[in-house]
Amino acid sequence: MPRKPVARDAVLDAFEALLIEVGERAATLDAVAKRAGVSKGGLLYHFPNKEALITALLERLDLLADEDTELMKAAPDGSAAYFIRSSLWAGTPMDRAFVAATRLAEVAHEETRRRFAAIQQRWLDVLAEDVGPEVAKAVSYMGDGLYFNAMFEGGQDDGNAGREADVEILLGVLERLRK
Amino acid sequence: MPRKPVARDAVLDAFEALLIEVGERAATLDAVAKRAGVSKGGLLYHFPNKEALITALLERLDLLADEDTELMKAAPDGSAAYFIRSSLWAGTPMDRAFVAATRLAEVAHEETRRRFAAIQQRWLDVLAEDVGPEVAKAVSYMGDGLYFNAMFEGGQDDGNAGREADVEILLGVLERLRK
DNA sequence: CTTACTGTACCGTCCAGACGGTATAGTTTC
DNA sequence: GAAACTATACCGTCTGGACGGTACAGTAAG
Repeated sequence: MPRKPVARDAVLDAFEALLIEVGERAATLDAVAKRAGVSKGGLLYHFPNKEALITALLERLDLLADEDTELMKAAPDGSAAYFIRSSLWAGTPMDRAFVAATRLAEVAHEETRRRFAAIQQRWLDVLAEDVGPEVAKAVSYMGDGLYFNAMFEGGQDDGNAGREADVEILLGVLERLRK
Repeated sequence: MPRKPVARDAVLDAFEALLIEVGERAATLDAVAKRAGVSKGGLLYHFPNKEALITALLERLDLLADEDTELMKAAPDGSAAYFIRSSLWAGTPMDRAFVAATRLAEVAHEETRRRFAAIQQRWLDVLAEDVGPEVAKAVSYMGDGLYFNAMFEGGQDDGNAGREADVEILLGVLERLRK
């Protein structure tokens, strides 16, 4: 067998990282190739065009979201608490894929929007089983709010110090709503 | 004095509209000029470069945010209820400026991020006076979540039908937290 | 011999910004 | 009060650079 396509994942990771750190505008093919330590020709060997790069990222997101939903369902202290905690930027593969995709949605990318809506709905369904439909909505929006803020910080960890305390506060509020 | 600069406001409005509807990427100088019914030269007469356009938009946002904060403080059913209601996309000047600026933050625009942080903090302070610091955080994140979703819909009104019901649900949850 | 690349050269398009020109309203000078 | 001038408010065109994508020749590993 020939050698393995090591570049493919490197390119996808680089694309993700650039989307998070500098936004869609600056995530050019040249920049992605450079960051991945791959030639532009090599990049285009795996992804014939930019759309293919986006598609691959969205597929990665879907996969991670599915895994995350399973973890959420199985969370010992309830899916709502898990959801709030996991909405904090922790640099997990899921966080990265999510925020990176957010950047694409901002550029009015229809397919990306559809995927987000679908993922949100799945989460909402799981949350409703835990805390009922009303509180589920509240929790869902709080989670979106946390992501909204993570988006701004561009994947830096320093903004996180205060945010962790916020998560504890939100969990406290959730407890009050459970009763 | 010579004739009035009617084009200036038209250009800013057009820039805002394009940011909301098609994102930063497509809000080019040419597109803005065309939408504003102004020549590109005329646009650049008022705003020497794109950065100047952004600066003007952020100043507009600051102004509207100040006005909004005053309204929030004076709201009869409390600032928290006002905040949740006003976080729904209603196409107000404030909504438009906010979501438009959101698009810029996605492009990793530092100044925009700073402004957002400042506005958020002001809101949070007012909310805390109404419902205390913990619930204020929860309300603040819910509002961010609503904006996060409005951002995706790109300023279309049709996504709003379901959202209005969500606001009522969130207000209900808020009532439970007030007790 | 195939797969997985590197590297370079190139093309069409788009975009920010520069620039030269024009129309018009107010201001000064006689 | 009319001509001369000035400043403002634009218009239309051009250019240089970046970006997405193509093409293709070569190389190295399995």
